[in-house]
Amino acid sequence: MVYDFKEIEKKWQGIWEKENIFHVQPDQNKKKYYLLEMFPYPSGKIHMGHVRNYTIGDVAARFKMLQGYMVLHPMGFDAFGQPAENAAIKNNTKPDIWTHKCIDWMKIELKKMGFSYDWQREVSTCDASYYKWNQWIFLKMFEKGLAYKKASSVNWCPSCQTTLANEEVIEDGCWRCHTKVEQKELEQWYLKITDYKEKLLEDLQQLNNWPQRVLAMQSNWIGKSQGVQIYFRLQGQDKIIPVFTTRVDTIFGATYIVLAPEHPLVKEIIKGKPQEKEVLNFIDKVSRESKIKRSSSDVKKEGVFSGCFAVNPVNNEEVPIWVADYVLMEYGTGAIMAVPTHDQRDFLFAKEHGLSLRVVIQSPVYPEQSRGVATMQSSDELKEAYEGDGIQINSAQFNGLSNQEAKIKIAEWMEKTGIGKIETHWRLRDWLISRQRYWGTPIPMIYCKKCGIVPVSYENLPVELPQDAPFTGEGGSPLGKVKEFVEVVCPKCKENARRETDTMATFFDSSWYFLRFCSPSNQDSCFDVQEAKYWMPVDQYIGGIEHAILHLLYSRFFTKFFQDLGMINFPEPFDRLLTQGMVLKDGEVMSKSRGNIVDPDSIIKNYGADTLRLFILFAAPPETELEWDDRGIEGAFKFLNRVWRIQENLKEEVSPELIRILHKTIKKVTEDIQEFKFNTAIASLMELTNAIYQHGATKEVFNNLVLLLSPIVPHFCEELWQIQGSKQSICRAKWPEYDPAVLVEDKVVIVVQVNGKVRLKVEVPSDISQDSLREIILSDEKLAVWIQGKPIKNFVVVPRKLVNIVI
RNA sequence: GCCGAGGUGGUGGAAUGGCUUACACGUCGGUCUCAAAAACCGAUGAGGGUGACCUCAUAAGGGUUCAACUCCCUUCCUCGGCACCA
Repeated sequence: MVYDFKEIEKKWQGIWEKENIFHVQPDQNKKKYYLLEMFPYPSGKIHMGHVRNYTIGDVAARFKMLQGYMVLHPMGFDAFGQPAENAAIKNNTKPDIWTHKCIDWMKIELKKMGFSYDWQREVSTCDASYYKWNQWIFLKMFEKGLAYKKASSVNWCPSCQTTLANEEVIEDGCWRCHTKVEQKELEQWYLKITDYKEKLLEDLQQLNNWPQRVLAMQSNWIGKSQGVQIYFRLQGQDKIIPVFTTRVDTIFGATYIVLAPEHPLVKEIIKGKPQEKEVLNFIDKVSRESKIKRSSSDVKKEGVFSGCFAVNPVNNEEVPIWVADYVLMEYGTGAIMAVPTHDQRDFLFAKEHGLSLRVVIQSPVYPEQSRGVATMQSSDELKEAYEGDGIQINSAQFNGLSNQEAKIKIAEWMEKTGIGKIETHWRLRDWLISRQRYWGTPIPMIYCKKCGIVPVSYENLPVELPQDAPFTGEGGSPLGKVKEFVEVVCPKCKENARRETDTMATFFDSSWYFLRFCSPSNQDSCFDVQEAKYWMPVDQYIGGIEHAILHLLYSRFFTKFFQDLGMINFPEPFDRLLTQGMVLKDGEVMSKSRGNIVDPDSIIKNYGADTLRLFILFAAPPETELEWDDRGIEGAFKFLNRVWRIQENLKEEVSPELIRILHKTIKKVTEDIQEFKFNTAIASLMELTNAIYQHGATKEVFNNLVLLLSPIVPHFCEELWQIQGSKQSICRAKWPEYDPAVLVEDKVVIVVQVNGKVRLKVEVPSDISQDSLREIILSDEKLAVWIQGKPIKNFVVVPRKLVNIVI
């Protein structure tokens, strides 16, 4: 006999919805818990990734609910974006209609999983009531100088026909379609995220409950590097060539400098020199090489002498200027000082072209300990550059200092004497948010011939998307073709003007939705300050690792901006972060192109949502990858049926042993769910079930098992809860507590080791004294074989656990 | 190259200084049945022994410790981020 999951799941989903059981309002007398899962793009169907993400969150939310917290657990849709436009063209419909249909389908699927969302708080970013506030935030940023328009070379995806942010370019390709990204000269809107770079980096330190790898990725992305800009003078001329270095301690070993082929000074300084032609040929050659080829590290560095010299400002030495492909215009100043003794790239280049070397840092260790890197006085002995720490030599007044110390001293000295400047370089660039698409938030700006760029006034928001834009899929933004949208009067001079036709990147929408959930239908502000004060920050955020940089960085930026506006009083939006692993099939990520997708819907049909939830939590810990296994589903289903059958054989009396196991299970499950160790929580519930089969259970024990299982398989447990006579939803029950007194056992098994090897197990009273324990053990006949009368050197006792006899 | 995560049975995975392999899958055996399925009970790291048992095993090697999957050092491998970043 199999329990009727179809009926049961339908029934309870109906009751939850009818009784509005997951709706919450702030209650100052109760502790709050804001649990958020990354909201989905409404593709219309949920996939296993969603199932995993949302099941993890749902268990945590239901658990906290049973513990008596006010749990905010909202859901919404990240509904703007390109797929809707593509679908509109393909199916001859409108993005608006198509998206809303997808949202409806998706909601049905989410509800079938039994997730405990407060659907009254649902938001969709494509609704004007939401994106109005995108526009409001944008105008605020414009007001504060954080939104600006600038012409520059931007990343352009020729397939998507739109610009991309730096964060959206992955290995030279578009993050969405992988098409090779081109560079295009365009005037675009940017957000000055770089104004927050220090805080964005620094505050990573307070995110103690974020995974290390996410912190590392964010830190890498922001990319702070501290160093000194040093001014080399061009020999015989008034020109200055600034170079950037993080190793200013090696400045006395700089024996040449190198300019990137694209460096604007190159063509200037070679004019009339005998080397001019050769250098121009070289520049031309490099320019035709692809960026990828040029940046691959195994390609030999190439370069030519420019015929010019520069003066090293620390010792007035003349050094030759080279032009080489291993220096990039995009980083630093596009020029470097080369120190072949202490930089491997410079070393290889210098050896290749016969340039001179000078050691300025001496390894402090003995040669045999330094893995073949000799303590070097002479540069001739060097087989490779020494990039480690050591003592300064050949460095004038800095000789004898450790290089770390010298780094600071030299930098300070340079700044004082004006030959250099302490500088910090950042990898992070401003965020390009203009997109040449229709299905996004219109950027609320107006171009007037007279007044220039004029913001739409706040009271005229939202600037709504016109319903009937033409979709051809080519040639610029569809909004540009809608006359009624484009033509507008200038808010300042009332003359004819044009609207901005670009829309915002969708990452803008998702950078603050967690705040909107606090007061989703607020009409006066993007969020109610008091409500946000109660609910925020998000206590637990759950989502995919693919958002480790983009979404999380942008959200942190927005939060800091709102803090500066005085609307909130915390710097970080997400207290704890969990990045769940991917769902694999046959060792590969489930994807349409691989054709290895398992549709959650078919599993729900055949086994029910509870079985799917149980399997996906049991198969692996949340952070690791999960290998899909049809047999595992079968096993999860078997377990539920096994629990179901317990109710047929309930007893009046129960053994003390089972009571002890029950309390142990309560302890373990409570601790494990707290730490998101669902797989071991389920394992211990299985052990309890096995014990019930052995000992038999009373109604009370069974009810506890059901309660402990209820966050994981809620429909199943609601039904059993009701069958056992409860009148209220199990969601309104109280999470069980264990009694520490029950856990105390009067007898314990002590493992006895001889020289660290297990030789014996003895059962003794748990409060036995060490002396009598020793007596019992040493009088054991079996143990005598191992001790063989040898003298006992040590007798280690771990109370209630283990004894180790050292002979 | 730098940074981060990891490497445990046939498989997914437990154990974060104290009995390695919890729980589950798979496999094998038993009960029930005319039979099968389901269900229930049991066995299951490798090697050796008739047997009680013994030896070995947590990527490899070394160290610390009475005791190491766990801590330290060296090396290898897998995954992820950044990168001719000066």
